[in-house]
Amino acid sequence: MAGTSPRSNEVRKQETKQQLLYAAASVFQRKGYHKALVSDIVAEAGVGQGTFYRYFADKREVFEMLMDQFIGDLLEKFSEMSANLPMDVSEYRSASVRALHKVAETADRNRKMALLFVREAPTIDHRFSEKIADFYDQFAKLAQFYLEHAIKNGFARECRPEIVSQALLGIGVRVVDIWLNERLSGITLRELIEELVEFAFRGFGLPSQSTKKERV
Amino acid sequence: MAGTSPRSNEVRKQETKQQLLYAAASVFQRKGYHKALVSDIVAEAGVGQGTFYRYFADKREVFEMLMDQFIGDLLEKFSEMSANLPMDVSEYRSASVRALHKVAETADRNRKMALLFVREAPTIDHRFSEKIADFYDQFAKLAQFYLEHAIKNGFARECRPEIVSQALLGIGVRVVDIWLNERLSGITLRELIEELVEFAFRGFGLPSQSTKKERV
Amino acid sequence: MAGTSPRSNEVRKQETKQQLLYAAASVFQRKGYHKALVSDIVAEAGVGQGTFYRYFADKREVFEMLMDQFIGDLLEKFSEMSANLPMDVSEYRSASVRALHKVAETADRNRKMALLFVREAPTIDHRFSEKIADFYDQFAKLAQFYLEHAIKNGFARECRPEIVSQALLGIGVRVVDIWLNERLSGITLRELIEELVEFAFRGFGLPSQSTKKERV
Amino acid sequence: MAGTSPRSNEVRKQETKQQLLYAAASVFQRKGYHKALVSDIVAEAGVGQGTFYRYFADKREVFEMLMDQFIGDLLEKFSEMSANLPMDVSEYRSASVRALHKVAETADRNRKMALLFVREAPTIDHRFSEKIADFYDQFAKLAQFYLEHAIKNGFARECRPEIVSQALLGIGVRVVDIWLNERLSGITLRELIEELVEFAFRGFGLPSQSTKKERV
DNA sequence: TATGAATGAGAATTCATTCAT
DNA sequence: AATGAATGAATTCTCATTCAT
Repeated sequence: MAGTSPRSNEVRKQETKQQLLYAAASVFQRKGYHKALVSDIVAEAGVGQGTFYRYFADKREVFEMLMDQFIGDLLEKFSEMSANLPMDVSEYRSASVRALHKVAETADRNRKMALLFVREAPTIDHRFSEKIADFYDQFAKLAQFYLEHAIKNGFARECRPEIVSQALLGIGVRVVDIWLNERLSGITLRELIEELVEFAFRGFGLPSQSTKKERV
Repeated sequence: MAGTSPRSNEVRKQETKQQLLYAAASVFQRKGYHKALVSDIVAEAGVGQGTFYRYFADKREVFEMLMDQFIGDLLEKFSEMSANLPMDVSEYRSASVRALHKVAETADRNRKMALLFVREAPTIDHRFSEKIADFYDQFAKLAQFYLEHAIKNGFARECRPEIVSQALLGIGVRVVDIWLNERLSGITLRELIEELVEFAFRGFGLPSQSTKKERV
Repeated sequence: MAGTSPRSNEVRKQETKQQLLYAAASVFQRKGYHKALVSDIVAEAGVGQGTFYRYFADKREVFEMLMDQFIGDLLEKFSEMSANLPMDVSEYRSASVRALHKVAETADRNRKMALLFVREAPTIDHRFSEKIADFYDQFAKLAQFYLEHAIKNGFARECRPEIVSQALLGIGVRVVDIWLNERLSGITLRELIEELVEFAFRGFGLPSQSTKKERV
Repeated sequence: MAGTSPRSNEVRKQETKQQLLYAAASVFQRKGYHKALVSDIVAEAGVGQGTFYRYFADKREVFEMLMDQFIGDLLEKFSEMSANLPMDVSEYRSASVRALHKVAETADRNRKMALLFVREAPTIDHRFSEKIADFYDQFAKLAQFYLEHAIKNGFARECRPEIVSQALLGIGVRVVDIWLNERLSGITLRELIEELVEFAFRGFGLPSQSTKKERV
């Protein structure tokens, strides 16, 4: 009857879709993927049950959209780091500290979303576990790129960057995990990061003693 | 006097329960917790639907039993390590290598079970995610214990063991992950471990250069 | 603006619910509560299995709704009797006859429902047996109220109304029972009621003879 | 091996059957017929699941045996009353009081069994509801027999005994019901029975006033 | 286009009954 | 004869998806 302009119609559709995405994110965070019901999502979005299926094929698809969006945002945030590379050891070090702070802050800001994807995605199907693995790989690649740059410029010792970068990723993942789950009480984020960067540069061995088996 | 010999009955029961546990493990590995059906499990075990419920209250319970068993076995394997502690740096180093080999082998042997628990457990309910977190904590504690021993005996530099042990755990988890998922092609387990132990002892920084902290 | 007219939707819902209630009543009457299946009810209502659960939590709840409705209707029918109380003995007598007729007619019209509730309810759970007991109590209270009125106005002899009213209720229940089960052949309802009212007023003893109590 | 004599074998069988009957009675009383499980019964009897089926075809049969036994015992108790009939009004009255006491005591002693059968039997199947109806009829017949005797001998006024006896049965049933369910607080059994016998003989009407419609 | 009532396939669970020992 | 482990038919209940309005 009331002929709404085609433009505002398009706008409204996008709004509805956004509402559904927000609602889905909220429900997934609260109940987890497997226990989340389509009826929960539409209730939270304040739209009808059928409306959901105008925008998404099923629960899986809405989860995938959220995840793609989240991963895209995250990687974008870190891609800029490749732009200006550190020029000496101390720059390298402070860049590392900054990077970890950034990861922690980002994780903190998207706390529940991060946990959601890291936890739930691998249990949905193979496609999603691949996606998460790819996501980790991208970070590993980024770390490897930095490490190679450092070695080439003499800021880091000779090592196998494809392995050490995985170790660095492992440290990063673990830190985010304990940070998000608040399992390390009495330690500030600053302390945590300082200590970890120290560890990454020096290990825990004694600096004077050579520890390389072959050398001994 | 009357009835079946109680012994053979008890044996039969244990056999049936084992069949069900094996079948459940197999189905969980194949389909994941959420898609696994009780009917899949009984079909695989070759017993009737009702038999399942003589032994387990529901799918959740059989998963929990498998998980408890698995975690118990695993921790037992590593608890013996606390018995004879390394006496010098080289012993410490080779003990680390041996430990990682052991982890990798154990993980390899129980490949799918490990993946299953680490992946699925956190998505079932709070109880399970606590269980997994505790499991990680136990390993972190073990690492911390070793590290403290090393510091006290002068094999390792002064550091905050509660943080560094988490980093070591992160490295371990990551290694197991990529090893199980075969995402690091062209590298032998031996190489991987050697490189990681080297990294843990020395970091990736240049040995001659002192680190920021000490400069300040 | 958008969507189905809310009115017609509401109407449709009420219709579906009524269909289910009718079907449930019919199935309960035919098979009894314990043998009635939800699948019987939906089959009789001509709706899908899931539809049942949109309106009722389970079989128990639909039974309770039917019972509450029935008891409510019944008590309402008799509550009006309290309005104009009889002014003399003959009015009192004819009011009693009318009341019994009303009970019998109501029971007759709702024959199977009455039997259903009186029979099945006490065997479902404590809540239902309480409900039936309360229902009886309400009728006993009504009888007691009348009896006290009669005593106060000199239409009835001095007696303990809380006991005699229970006796009257017992007579009423028994009459309904045999009437519904057609166990008293060759007797009209009119005869039955006349005789019972006569009995209630006079007992079966000889009018001239005084009773034991008064002799002593 | 140990050749027990065939006699003691027979005895043991009877003992087992009795244990099962006792257990069944106990379980039925506690949970009601419909919620009672065969597994409850065998657990309470302390015998194996299969043993139940050596003695009874199913749950229904064990219930029927208990019920037949109970009704048989009960009717036997009252059948002796037919032997010496009262010779005058006062004997008749005291016999009535004694009879009601007997009913109340018997009901009290077999409290739960009585409730069980009266409640559950009508909801099992037609056969059982017939049985309960017959049981009531037998009591009605007994009452009618007494009443006819009283009329013939001039202890009671002319009336239709087949109707009045049903009223008396109704009073009896109601009394047992409220007595068993303790819904009449502050009244002793003696008072209750005195009042009811008084009511049965005199009704609640005024003795002087004639209440018979036809007479007015 | 949006709605939400209706659907029914599918999953969990129970428990009377059987039968090998 | 007694046992109790095993059975699976039968039932309840859930929830993603459809579709008439």
